[in-house]
Amino acid sequence: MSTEEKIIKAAEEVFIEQGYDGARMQEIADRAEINKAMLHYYFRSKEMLFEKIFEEKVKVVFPTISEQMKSYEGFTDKVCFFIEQYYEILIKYPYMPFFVISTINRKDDKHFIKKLPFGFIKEIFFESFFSDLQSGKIREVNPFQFAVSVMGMSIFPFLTRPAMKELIGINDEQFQLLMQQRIDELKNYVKLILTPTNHA
Amino acid sequence: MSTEEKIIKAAEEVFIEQGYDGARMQEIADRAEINKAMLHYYFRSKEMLFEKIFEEKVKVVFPTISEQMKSYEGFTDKVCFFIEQYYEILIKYPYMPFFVISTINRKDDKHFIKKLPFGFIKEIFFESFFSDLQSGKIREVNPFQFAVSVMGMSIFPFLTRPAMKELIGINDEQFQLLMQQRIDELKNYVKLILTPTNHA
DNA sequence: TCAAAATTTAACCATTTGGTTAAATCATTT
DNA sequence: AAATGATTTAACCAAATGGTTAAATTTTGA
Repeated sequence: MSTEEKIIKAAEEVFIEQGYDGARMQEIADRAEINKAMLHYYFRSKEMLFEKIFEEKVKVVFPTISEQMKSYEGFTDKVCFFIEQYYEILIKYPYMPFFVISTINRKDDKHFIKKLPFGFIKEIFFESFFSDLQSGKIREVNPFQFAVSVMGMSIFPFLTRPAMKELIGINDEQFQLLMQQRIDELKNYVKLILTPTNHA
Repeated sequence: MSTEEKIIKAAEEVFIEQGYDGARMQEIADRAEINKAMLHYYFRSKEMLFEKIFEEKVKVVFPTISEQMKSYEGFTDKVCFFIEQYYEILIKYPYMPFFVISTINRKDDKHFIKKLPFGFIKEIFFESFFSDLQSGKIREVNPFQFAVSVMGMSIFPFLTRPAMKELIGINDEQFQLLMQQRIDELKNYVKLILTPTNHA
């Protein structure tokens, strides 16, 4: 493993665990088992190192989904597939939601927000929505509010993971299992919301 | 306004804006227009000052709901009422969700989690659930997953507020309006999920 | 009224922080 | 092998940080 890779791995860990303000350059150096000066040699400053990590992590997490999405025709199927695929990522990187949320909530630094690939959300949640609506395949909901809801239902438990672990007394393994079970539950909710009432 | 009140007000602002690690005692002192030594005179340390703020804020936000809740009989009505009431609070304190989430995600400090009044959630989401389920008034969903979903749908947009403001180009006022509209949308989702299918 | 207690101030302190520098070591090429 | 460039180290630095102290001022109560 090259020095640069060691730094990135250590920086990922520390930034994710401690947040930007909580992270210490010395700790990153220690975990990478290198001299602190090396951090600045490879990535001029703390800010630039963070930027690197953020960009990389976001790139990994977001756009992996939209590829196969296109093979699904109906809006409901698309959303269900999104949940399924997204949970695969979330279960693998359960700390990512908090990392992203706390970054975009950082004061005076709106430029991180602009790095989020939100095109893919539009793609998922607006593409086949209107055609399915017109053809009566789905119920008339507000597509924006619906999108926020699906993302909220999906992501929220990962933001409250420490609390859930503590309060209902579960470990990482059990949490993972709960989230696995959650997939079908959420897909069911989506179907119940979107399936039009039968006016027979 | 007493010195103590001035400190608390300033500390609230700074901790909420900057987070625990980002907050500076000097900035709190400046905003309160007092000497930095006063902070330590009134609240021995940064940690204890934070604790005070956290406790107070949590107390304000959480338990205000459950009072009137009891007057609602059915589970669906209870949940809808919860959403309505909770949004009143959220719209008033839109920064609270991130404040709480980032606190409970702080490493090595699980004791903040224990201060969250989670009894009231059980009260809301489990109380009339089973009786309504048995009498066939609601569909069979997993009550835990459902509770997490309702909270997720409700809270999530407030966690992504900076991103929403930036990405869809709205200001605080417009955000507030969107959230106001969201109430009915969410209540509708809840009804669609919980109302049993008519097997006539 | 006057002493004791509470409050406020300014100067100070030790430690930690992100960052720098210049020398040393290692690798590469000629 | 010598020179060149990349990498690594140790020592260092200025600024910022949370916290302290002792004196000064104000408030209180007997």
